[in-house]
Amino acid sequence: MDTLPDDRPAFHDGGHEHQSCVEDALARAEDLCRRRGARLTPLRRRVLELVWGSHRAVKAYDLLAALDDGAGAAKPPTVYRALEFLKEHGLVHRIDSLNAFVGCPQPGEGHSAQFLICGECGEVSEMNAASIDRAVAERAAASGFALSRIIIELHGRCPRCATPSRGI
Amino acid sequence: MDTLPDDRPAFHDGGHEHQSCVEDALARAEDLCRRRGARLTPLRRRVLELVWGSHRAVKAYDLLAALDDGAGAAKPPTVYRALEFLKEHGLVHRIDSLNAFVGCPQPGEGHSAQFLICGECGEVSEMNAASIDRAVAERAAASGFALSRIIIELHGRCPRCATPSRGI
DNA sequence: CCGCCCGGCGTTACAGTATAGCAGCACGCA
DNA sequence: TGCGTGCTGCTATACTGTAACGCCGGGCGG
Repeated sequence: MDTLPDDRPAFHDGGHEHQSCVEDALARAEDLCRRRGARLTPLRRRVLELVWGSHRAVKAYDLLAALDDGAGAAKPPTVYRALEFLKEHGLVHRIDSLNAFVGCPQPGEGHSAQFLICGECGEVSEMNAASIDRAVAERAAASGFALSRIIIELHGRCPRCATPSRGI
Repeated sequence: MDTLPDDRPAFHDGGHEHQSCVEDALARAEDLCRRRGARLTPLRRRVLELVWGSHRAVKAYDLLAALDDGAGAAKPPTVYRALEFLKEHGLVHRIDSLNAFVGCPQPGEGHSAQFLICGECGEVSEMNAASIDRAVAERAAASGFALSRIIIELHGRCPRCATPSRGI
């Protein structure tokens, strides 16, 4: 068994240039879909863009409301279908403990994913800790359990929210 | 850091004497509530018994239907309140990825819990692998993340379902 | 004993999450 | 041209969960 190094989860400071996060994510998505022959339609692209509107997990019905361009309100299946497509291609993840969705910063790779969810600011950060996956796979195998999907969602406070800010 | 041993998850064979699982669980619950001064009312006891009706995760609305004794149908808040009480006392766990509830075999201890969920037979088994918790806590700490709750839900096939039975 | 409080339960009503199933439309292709 | 396929839109409905109010019974101080 090779020992992959663990990735570092990236939390973002309040002042980071978020527009570039969005643009990069969309560019990665365009690229991945082109390579796979999948169709990143305007609707799907828009939903992905909305999911990337923040580093927090976004609820489907909030997307629905955001899609509503003033005229006809979008209907649930519209957004759920777009999310389904994005999930299938690893462009977004669903956070089960929040019933919400978050953009995947490294789409396309069969990566392990553990989510760090800040209960204060709501930011969700994806880790890729191979060491955790190994520990899990090892224990599952020891029980004779044939593992197919690993859900790890960690709630707590992100570094910025956990550290009392100067001034308090 | 002391190195706790990992527990073994217990899967049950089809023919096990389930009635004793239920009775044991209820006895543990009675005992725990007595020690804590918490009130295991008839309703709460009945909900716990229903949750323990199988080793699968049970949906709130299925409990609701099961509570319906023919006369007046039970209403959602009834069962959700009972589940809330049982969760608070660690007598049941909620499986977020299933929107369902499962009885806890070791209530009362601040244990780590990882759930092995069989997609075939539906059985849910709780592991208590301290090694996994340690790996998770370590990585969270390395990221400066203040961990408060660890959700680990593993989907796959239980040993019985993963092993092709004689006869096929 | 009486009155009060409080926890548990019941009810109504509603909010939030998700899917089934069918119709129309655009596009590529035989 | 005609057809199939994939995307989108719609209606309708199912499923999951909570807010808010009121009743009731039991404990407890007066």
